[in-house]
Amino acid sequence: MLSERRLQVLRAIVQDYVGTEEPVGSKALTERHNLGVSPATVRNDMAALEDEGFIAQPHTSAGRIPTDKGYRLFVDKLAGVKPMTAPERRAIQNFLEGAVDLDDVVARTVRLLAQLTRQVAVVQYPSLTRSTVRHVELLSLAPARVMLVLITDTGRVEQRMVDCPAPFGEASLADLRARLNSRVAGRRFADVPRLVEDLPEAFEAEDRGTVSMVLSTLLETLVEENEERLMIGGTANLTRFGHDFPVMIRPVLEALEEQVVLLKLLGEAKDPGMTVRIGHENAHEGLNSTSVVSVGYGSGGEAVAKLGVVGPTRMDYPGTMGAVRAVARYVGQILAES
Amino acid sequence: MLSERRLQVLRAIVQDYVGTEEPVGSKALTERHNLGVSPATVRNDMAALEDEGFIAQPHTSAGRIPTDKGYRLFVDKLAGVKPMTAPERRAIQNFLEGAVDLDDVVARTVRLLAQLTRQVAVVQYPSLTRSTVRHVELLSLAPARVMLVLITDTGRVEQRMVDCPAPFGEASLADLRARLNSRVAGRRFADVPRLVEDLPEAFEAEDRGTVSMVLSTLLETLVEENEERLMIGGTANLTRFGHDFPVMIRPVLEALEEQVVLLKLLGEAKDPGMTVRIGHENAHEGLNSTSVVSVGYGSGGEAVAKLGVVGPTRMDYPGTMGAVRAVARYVGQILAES
DNA sequence: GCCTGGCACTCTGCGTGTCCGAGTGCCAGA
DNA sequence: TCTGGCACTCGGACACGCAGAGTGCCAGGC
Repeated sequence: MLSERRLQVLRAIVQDYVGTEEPVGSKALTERHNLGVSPATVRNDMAALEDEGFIAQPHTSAGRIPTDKGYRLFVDKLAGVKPMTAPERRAIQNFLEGAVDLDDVVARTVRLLAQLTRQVAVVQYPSLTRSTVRHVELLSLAPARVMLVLITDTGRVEQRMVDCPAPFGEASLADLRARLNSRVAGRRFADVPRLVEDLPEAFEAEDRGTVSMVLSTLLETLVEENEERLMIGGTANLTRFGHDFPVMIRPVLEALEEQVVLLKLLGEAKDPGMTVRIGHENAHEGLNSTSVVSVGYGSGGEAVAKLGVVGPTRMDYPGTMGAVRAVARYVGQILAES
Repeated sequence: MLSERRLQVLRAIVQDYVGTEEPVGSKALTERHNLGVSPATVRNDMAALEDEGFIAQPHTSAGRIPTDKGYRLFVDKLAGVKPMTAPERRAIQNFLEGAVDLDDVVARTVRLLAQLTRQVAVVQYPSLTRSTVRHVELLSLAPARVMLVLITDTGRVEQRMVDCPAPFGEASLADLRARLNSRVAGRRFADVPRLVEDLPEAFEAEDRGTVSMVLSTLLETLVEENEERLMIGGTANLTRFGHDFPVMIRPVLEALEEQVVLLKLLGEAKDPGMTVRIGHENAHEGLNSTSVVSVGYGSGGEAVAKLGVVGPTRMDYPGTMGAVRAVARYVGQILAES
């Protein structure tokens, strides 16, 4: 195992490199952090750290820079989460409280997160799966065409068209609407399939086909996680990526345009708490030189969606993690209130 | 006025510069385009063009590059719109026809436009103002809380909460829903205010307040152009901007994040046909080194929204204009069909 | 009057060579 | 185990020179 001092050296290297963006040498290290030892000693430690794969040098006779593995150790063992200051927290809260609807909450969250972390922010819309149904509405647009509108407790609205196998009268529609709502209003999505299972049996044979179709459309809507939307912002911060940035930035921009990739990215983080994926830990290779810090957020105690930031592996992890955590917390509060 | 040959020289300069991204000199010009005159003559013409402000040289003894004014002349007088080839048109049509709903149409359009032009694509959602109402639905969520859902002929759905001044019975709600739809279904948004004007009078005094409030919420929704959404894509194409690109790209990314800026950008183009705004012609200074090609599109003959692309002033105008026009046309068709 | 070829001039970009400094590895000694 | 010293390496900065591309201008020809 690495000695305490070597860990300190690693921490110092990460901190300096994040600050200066330049490979850090032994002399500079001893000057900026009082480690109590000489540069030569630090050099030995560095050699050990390099053997272990925590740091690397771009070329001989340059300083060292942390590897993905080095950042990983830093995040896991050496750095805490830097909490936001009280004024910052108040500012976050004020800013988010100004939101008028769900879209606005998400938009403001993205903006805020991008500004706080000076990185690219990604916020997933509150997911359907954990939410509860507020109301289901059925509209007859044509004799054999019904529009299904689902309203969730988070204020999200989803609509779907249903082409009925047979004409469906207004009376039957009203009946179905009433029965449906009495069963599912206020219930969790997960419980809905069970609750509506036997519903077609209550209708005349001629209407059952349509009822089943409406129900299956509803269930589809409920489980259709693919359709989850998200919002990103702060892409201008990519320009702070580094000097070799033209070549780095392109795959990142491309990845960010693929909602699928981003959803996967957030989805992969299984930990209900905060997750940090560093460099090559990201499955998508366009993001191999970026780190992703993500966390779940939700209106109750439970997470209904995720949010996070994407930035260069050389990022201020404690600060970023602090900001992400704080924003998630306050968004959760806002959602719970509304 | 400039002689015919000088215009030819300008055209040749624009074409070469767009192709090579490098300042173009007199000798190269005569070699690549058979102008029928010697480099020396071209030099004289170039000097004249420079006096008039159509071209400029980055530094002495470099070739010339077109100025914004030069591009303007090129677009107005020297270049046509390059039509898409038949296979390209078929591909566009096929791609757009796969769309399943309005969101998907817009998403596909953005993708397509970005790919065709290899630039940043911006597509505004079909605007409410020109559309017609398909259906208005009212849901009672609580005794004094009504949800208003507006469905347009373009498939767009808008919902609003209405807090009623007094409890509003289901019967009254159904009555209002029926009266409202019989009056406005299938009508243009612009006509709606006139059509519902006297509606409160048909109700009991105790309900009038609520009815008025529902109606005014509806009218608000109709006119609320601010809320117009848009979608952008192809930002990865910004990396093709040029060599000095790190400094150019940042303000562009920033501008693209501001929906307001983009809406203004599209809105400014008053011409119902295609509009090209070159470099400093764009009001927003972050976009001073970009050109914007935009055009209206719509389901009927009339434009309901705009779409366009943003790219470096050094862009292939004829090709870009052709692609933008073709995409707008086919999106219009798709919207008309659905 | 316009076009042309020629000439001198001016830049930029690139390749070479040199030098300096930061940083390293290693070793002997405390 | 830490430290100071020493030789070594390499990249970045700078100067220089050269080639190439481009220009402006001028005198001569059609």
